[in-house]
Amino acid sequence: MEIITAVKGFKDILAPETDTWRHIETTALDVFRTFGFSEIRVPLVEKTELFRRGIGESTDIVEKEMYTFIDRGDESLTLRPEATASVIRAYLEHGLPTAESITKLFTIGPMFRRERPQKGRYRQFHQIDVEVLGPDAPQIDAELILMLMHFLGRLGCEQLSLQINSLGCAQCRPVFREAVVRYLSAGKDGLCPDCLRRLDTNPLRVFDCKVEQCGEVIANAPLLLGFLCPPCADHFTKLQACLNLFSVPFRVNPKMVRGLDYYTRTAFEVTTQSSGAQNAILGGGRYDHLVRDLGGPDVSGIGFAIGIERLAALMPEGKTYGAPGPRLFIAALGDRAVESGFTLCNRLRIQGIPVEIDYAGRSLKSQMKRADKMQSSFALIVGDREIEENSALLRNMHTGTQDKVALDDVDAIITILAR
RNA sequence: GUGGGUGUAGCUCAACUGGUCAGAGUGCCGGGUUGUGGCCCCGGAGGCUGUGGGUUCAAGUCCCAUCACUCACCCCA
Repeated sequence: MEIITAVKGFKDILAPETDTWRHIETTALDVFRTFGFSEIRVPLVEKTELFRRGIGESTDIVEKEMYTFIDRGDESLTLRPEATASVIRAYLEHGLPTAESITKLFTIGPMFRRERPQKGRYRQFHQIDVEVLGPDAPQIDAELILMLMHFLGRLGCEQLSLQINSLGCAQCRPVFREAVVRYLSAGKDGLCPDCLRRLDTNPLRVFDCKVEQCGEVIANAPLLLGFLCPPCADHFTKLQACLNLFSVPFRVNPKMVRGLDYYTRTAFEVTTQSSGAQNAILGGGRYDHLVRDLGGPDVSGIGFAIGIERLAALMPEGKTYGAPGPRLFIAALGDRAVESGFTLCNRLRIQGIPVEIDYAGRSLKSQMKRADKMQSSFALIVGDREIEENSALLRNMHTGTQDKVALDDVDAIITILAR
């Protein structure tokens, strides 16, 4: 009979990778708490309408990447392709806008997009999502970025590049957009087919086209920074000043445009050289109208999402985050020894000591091999001889020395193990 | 959705132009004098060479199809 395999683009994560993930998550929890964030857990499934309104009807995500299904024959539900919309939905549903003036939330979990899988890109992938709802002071943007760079530093990730840009607001962006369309339409002949399409759908995206020819056309295109209205320009300047205050290295990339429609003003991205084509490990930005568009009050928000798969791939080589081997391995010879080994083993575990034992009745030699392979600190050898006198041999696996101990004197054993 | 690459033991990979080619390393299990790990030595289990067709006297090796995995485009974390 054939085994059933996992669905395309859906991955199992086993140790030692799970250990790395756990380390990433606990570090995030620690850092984010320090910066005043609390965790929120939101459902994996939402009404489809939430994402249509939140992410934007014309985005690729909504157009062709969502896992959408009809529940009970009438309601359209969707596996979340991102977390921001869900977090804001919860924020509104629980009355948080009026309960507090600023809300700082993070959530960690799987997202689902039905794209063709490739390196660093899966149909179920995982994100650490962080959102600040309420005020729109540039200091908020700055400390959010400061926090995430600090987080990445804590993990020991190197060779990362932070890029920031301002996408303007409802006042200044349309003017810029028009200028870009005008400029690109004039230089149409030099654009690739994809960009010609973008010209209609999302002209700003022409900026990050990888085709060389398009790059030449874009080289002299008008830049958004030149079109920023005074409030937006001021916001962006202050953000940079704050980042400089903490010596956060960043590069202003006026050609960086984020994929999602809802971003306004600050947008940022952290990329890496390694990791293949999917080099963005994190992206985020401010959104001035998303909360309102989802039926809430007119408050601003800013957030970012880190791709855990992509981040995990950048973790320092050679470091392991798994549990060390057991403190003790019990090598039991014979039925009676196995019986008392079972008792002792689980007594010690309940005392909080990691202990392993082999019930298979193998030779002492193979049990010792196993103890060694598991990197156990000690081995306890119990055979008929020892059982007769209620004793056991406690062997230090590093030094090779061993002492006779009383088999039922759990305290004495613990004392030696603790050394 | 489009294009490229790859499919041989649990894992990493061999097998020249089709002809003992079904292998190695590693891992797993066991053994190397009585009940003692790491190094070393020996042995064992484990694969209808992804699947289905075709060409041929003969196919892991060539052709077609299919599935899976993978990389890239689109897009994005």
